[in-house]
Amino acid sequence: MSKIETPRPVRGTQDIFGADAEAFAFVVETFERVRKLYRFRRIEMPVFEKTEVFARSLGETTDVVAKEMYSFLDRGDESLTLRPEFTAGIARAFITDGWQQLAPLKVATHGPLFRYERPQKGRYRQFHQLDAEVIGAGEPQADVELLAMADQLLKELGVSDGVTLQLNTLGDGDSRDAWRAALVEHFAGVRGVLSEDSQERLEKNPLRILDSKDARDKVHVGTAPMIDQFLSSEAQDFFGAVTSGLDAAGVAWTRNQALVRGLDYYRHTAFEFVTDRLGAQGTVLGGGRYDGLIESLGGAPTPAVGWAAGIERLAMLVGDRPEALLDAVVVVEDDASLARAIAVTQKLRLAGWKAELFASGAPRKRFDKAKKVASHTLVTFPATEHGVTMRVMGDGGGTHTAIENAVLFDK
RNA sequence: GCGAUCGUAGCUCAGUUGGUUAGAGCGCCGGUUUGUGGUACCGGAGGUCGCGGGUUCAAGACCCGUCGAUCGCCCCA
Repeated sequence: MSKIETPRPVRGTQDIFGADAEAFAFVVETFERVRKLYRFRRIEMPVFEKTEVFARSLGETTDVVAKEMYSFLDRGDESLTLRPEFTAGIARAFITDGWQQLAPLKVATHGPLFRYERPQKGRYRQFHQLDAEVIGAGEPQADVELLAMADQLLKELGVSDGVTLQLNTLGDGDSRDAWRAALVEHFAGVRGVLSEDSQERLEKNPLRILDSKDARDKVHVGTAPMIDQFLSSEAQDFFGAVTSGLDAAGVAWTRNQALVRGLDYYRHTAFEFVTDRLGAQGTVLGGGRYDGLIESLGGAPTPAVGWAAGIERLAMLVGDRPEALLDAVVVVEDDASLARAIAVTQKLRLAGWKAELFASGAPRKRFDKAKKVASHTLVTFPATEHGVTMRVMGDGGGTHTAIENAVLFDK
């Protein structure tokens, strides 16, 4: 017989189990609870879309589109792509499903996303995000509410210590274009002394030079023109309304004039919740306003704001979460008691208690195995001079008493 | 795409300047223990040391290649 080669997992995918899986679930459950407090309505979205949905909305020259998409031809020779982010698909649905009539619409979802990247700490090829969007709302109040929800989420996850909200504005389209031109002029003047990466960025994405980590660039970032010089008065008013709204809501923030977003569709508000506890991947939640996106997909001009948060990154900040303490462990050491044990276990579960039955493997080992499981009570069927009886051991607490009454006295 | 570090049992790891038959804990299997609990006891199975080549009397250890993982750059959640 030839040896069977076990297929290896795909690079950048993860099999999540135990404490990690509990932390992951805690993040999702907390998000589901908090989004309801703000009446963000749950949506379910397809995991793949026609490639143009992403190619057109993210910007052809962005890394995500240029080299990170999982695209393939289906049997009808149509180019499809596993979603690298949520926003573009939601914008498409807003147009194709007639959600305009529901505007302003607050929606939330979560699930897997796919990017062909080199995996490292807090970064995977299949990763998972929480996502929240407000579509059809042009007022700064929408930005404020969205950020307030993000802030509350992080607090309820218990990870807000050491996480700061960095806030910037990219202005409206005209402001952004003027700023961009000024930046190109500024950096082109010192082109020769910039890092190789930044010389490239000068062509592709000059805004990105602002948050370069290279010392050669940082010197010239300090003297670069800032967005504030180019903001129209409307854009200034808008940003002012966002910041004063955040202050009113009690959401702490700091201005980061170098904060830009990687994707083309962002306008006005841009923000990131950042931590220094995750190595190179400091951004835990990021987003901003994308007023031009829906129009670029062929819809009516529609203002919108949104954010996404990495579930894995949040789960790492949350840390280990213990698996739930059981209410009862039922152990059968003599198979003659098996039917009785099944009945008792099922009765406990139907009554809403978390219970596990140990009735397999070597009978003599079962008790020790069952003992090791964290539980309020342990139910056994020892043989006595009165025949086989049922015994409930426990921690003496309320659950113990209640289970004892239910199981022994049928109360 | 680029760089650094690391690959020893199912898992976490030890293994000295290269030197007999490669170890531990946990887990698994068998036996003892019939226990009002969160490490009881004894025994056993399980490894072509990631893979391929090279150096050497001798390689888990050194060299080259390759695959994989981790962390970083780019980019991003």
